[in-house]
Amino acid sequence: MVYHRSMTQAALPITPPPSAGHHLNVAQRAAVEALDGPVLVLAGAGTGKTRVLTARLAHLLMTGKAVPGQIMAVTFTNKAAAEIRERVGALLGRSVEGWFLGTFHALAARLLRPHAERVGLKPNFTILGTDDQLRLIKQLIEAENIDDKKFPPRMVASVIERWKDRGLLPADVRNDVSEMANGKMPKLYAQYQTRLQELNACDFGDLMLHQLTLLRQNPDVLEDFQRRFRYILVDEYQDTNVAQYLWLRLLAQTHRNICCVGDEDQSIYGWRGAEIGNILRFEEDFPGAQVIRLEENYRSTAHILGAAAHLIAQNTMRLGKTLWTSADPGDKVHVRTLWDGEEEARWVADEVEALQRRQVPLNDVAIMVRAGFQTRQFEERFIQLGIPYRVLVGARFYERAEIRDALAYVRLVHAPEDDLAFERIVNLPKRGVGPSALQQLHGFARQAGVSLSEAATRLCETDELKPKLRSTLRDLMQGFVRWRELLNALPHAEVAQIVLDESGYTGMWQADKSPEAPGRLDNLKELVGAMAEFDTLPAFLEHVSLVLEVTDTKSVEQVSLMTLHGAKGLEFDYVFLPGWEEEIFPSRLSLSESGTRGLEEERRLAYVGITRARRRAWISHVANRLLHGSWINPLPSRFIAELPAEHVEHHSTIQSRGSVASGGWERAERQERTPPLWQQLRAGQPHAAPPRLKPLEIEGKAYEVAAPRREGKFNLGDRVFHEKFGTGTIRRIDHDKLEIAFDKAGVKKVMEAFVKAV
DNA sequence: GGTGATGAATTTTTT
DNA sequence: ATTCATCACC
Repeated sequence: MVYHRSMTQAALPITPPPSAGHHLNVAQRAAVEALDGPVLVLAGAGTGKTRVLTARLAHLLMTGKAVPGQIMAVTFTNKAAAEIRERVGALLGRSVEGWFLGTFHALAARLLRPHAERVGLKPNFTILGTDDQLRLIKQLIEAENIDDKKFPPRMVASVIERWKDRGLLPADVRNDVSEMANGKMPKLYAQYQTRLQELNACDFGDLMLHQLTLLRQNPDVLEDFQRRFRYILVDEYQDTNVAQYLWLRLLAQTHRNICCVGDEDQSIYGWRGAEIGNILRFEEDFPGAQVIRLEENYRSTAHILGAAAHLIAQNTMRLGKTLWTSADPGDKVHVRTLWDGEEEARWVADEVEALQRRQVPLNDVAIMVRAGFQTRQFEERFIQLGIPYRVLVGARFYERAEIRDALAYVRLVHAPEDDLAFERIVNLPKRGVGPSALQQLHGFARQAGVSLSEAATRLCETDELKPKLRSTLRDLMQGFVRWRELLNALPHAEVAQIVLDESGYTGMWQADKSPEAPGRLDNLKELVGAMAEFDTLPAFLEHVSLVLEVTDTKSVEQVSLMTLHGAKGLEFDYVFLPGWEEEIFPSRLSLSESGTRGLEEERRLAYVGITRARRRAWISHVANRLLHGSWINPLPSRFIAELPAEHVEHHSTIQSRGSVASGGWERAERQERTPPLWQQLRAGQPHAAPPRLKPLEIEGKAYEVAAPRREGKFNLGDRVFHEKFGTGTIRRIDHDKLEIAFDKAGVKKVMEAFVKAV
């Protein structure tokens, strides 16, 4: 890399960056060298964002513009932070210490601890995971006598989370008179915050929220932070929420050296509070900002890029970039129409095998779906054919029950006053400490103003408890006392193992005969192993609350299956994008959102999907989809129609199904006076949401809302044959869609083209 | 207060 | 299909 030559410490070894082989282009160089003042780097997909980001940090350090302690670099995931750490280290030939590189949450926690008292917490506050959070909320809901069926904890939690995302404190939402939970949401929120404070705990959202409170109410701290962070770098800026944006703005006010890197076209987390407006408004928020566009793409072929660019150009909420490449045009994006999901899975698997025969490593192949449930049919097919695969983003390690349980034990050893941990494990394994016993403990604890542990210990010294319960609790509490002492004598990982064994928790899983049990025991081992890698127990606990443990990355050759969300930031030579059908992708829920916001986010998702592909992308949709147990005839996704003809190649396997055909799909198309909607869409004409004509039920008999406009080949009551469902009788006709009562398969909706008269 | 029938809803996920 | 809530009924 060019600027290595300007390095002053010539003695440092120069390690080439991972993607060495070309120099920084003009825009990249500008982004690296524009150190002062606000800078927005609009980094299109595959334009070398991480290269720029790391080069910029290295440049900052090498030019002596800042010492590590003056640099803040914020990311969203630990993975991104780790990659930056590693690559900057490689550029400099040494690892950087003492800078503020990490996720929003990790940095917020780190900067909050020393000042925790100012927001009503002790410096050793715990960071709650989702399950603790939900348990807490559930308790509050019950206490409020709100029907937790109508207002499940999950829903309440998400309302509170969205408020926190927007930087709103309970006082700010007091007057929120939405009908949610009988208007009790603001009250619940306030109570939740109070409980957290009592527990000396905070949730993820609080980390940002407390930062805002801290900085707003303590000018001395604000000034300290503002002065300290001479250079601020933000990754994935399009994903920031309002609270994060406000925090950054506060921090950047003195030096105004803030560089935000992002891509509005890849903003796909609006549903969890990300505010695309942040990136769109950057120039207003930071007057005099430089905007640098990275538009040269080094990842994909020209056809892939052309398809993606044309698609995303149809969004209105964007600043606009035009990706280009000097690479070969490559293959056009393939769009394929298939009969049903099964055939789609077969076809994908066949293509994968074809790639395999061409010596393509399976690690270079990925299948990206809109929603998790869509991976199943591909998994089934891969299993059948023995194609190795992995599903990215399963249940995350740290969220698994056994891990949370074990952590609760460890937390309770570490901090006896951790009531949430106490509740979780007091009857796990079953010890006969049921709800009534717990209630008794709660009552005493509240009255005496002590923790549940303390309450249990004290109650055991009285005759308040039933003898059996008393001896159980006494044993347990004495166990914790002993384990705590052990902590002084043994490494914490060993203590943890002892705790799990002696408490009977390990035994519980050993006795469990279910097929998952061995895996859970393995996970526990892994957890203890992970603990050993930390110097102190608190350090480990902070780690598990903020860092997800990704225990995969086996180097085995496998096809990757993932959701489009999970695919962001990844790239593969060959990418399959199945299930491009209306109501599935774009998803029904996003379509039901008012305005174009939801739809544009879906379109960005489509854009993300296509731009993951380096060499080739396949998009597919089916004519018949088994969704939630019934067959539907989805229309092709509108995004297919939005692809530019010159970069796309359409195929349909349907007409090739000779036996079905007898003219089949092809003839149905020819005969249509007006082409089917999906054909119109494909032609790129303006379109409205596809009208779905629903037959009216009048006195139990079906009538057409819109009279059949053409004489179809069939009439009501005709007997027909369908290759998949067998023979049946036509019950209803809606244009070219028939509802048929099959003799064996029940009532199904099918396309006219796929049945023939008996 | 339990039981069974009926109807409605079913994404995306890091910290 | 499956889950989950609601409602009528016992």
